[in-house]
Amino acid sequence: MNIFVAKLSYNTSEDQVRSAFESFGQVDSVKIITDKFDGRSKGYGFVEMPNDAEGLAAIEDLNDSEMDGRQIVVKKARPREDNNRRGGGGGGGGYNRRY
DNA sequence: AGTGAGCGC
Repeated sequence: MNIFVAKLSYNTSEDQVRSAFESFGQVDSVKIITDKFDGRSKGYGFVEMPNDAEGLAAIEDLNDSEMDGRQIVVKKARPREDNNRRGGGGGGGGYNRRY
């Protein structure tokens, strides 16, 4: 389960997000996105959880919750550009496409 | 730099 976390405090680190999600289930990895030029946090990141059920539970609970004194946004992450994946859409998922 | 919509290498 790929999870997208946004509106993080610029002081928030991966370990803080890791700990928060570990409270709801096993966390595979956490990635905070930082600017490539300045190297400063962009204020959002990604969390990977091996258990989809725990991931959904974490999203429902951690979304719009408080972390490091700031409200955060937690959603399902969009799949990265995958032009190697067979078409046919099958399967699982169901991400809400804007537009 | 000192902010806050948004999707990573």
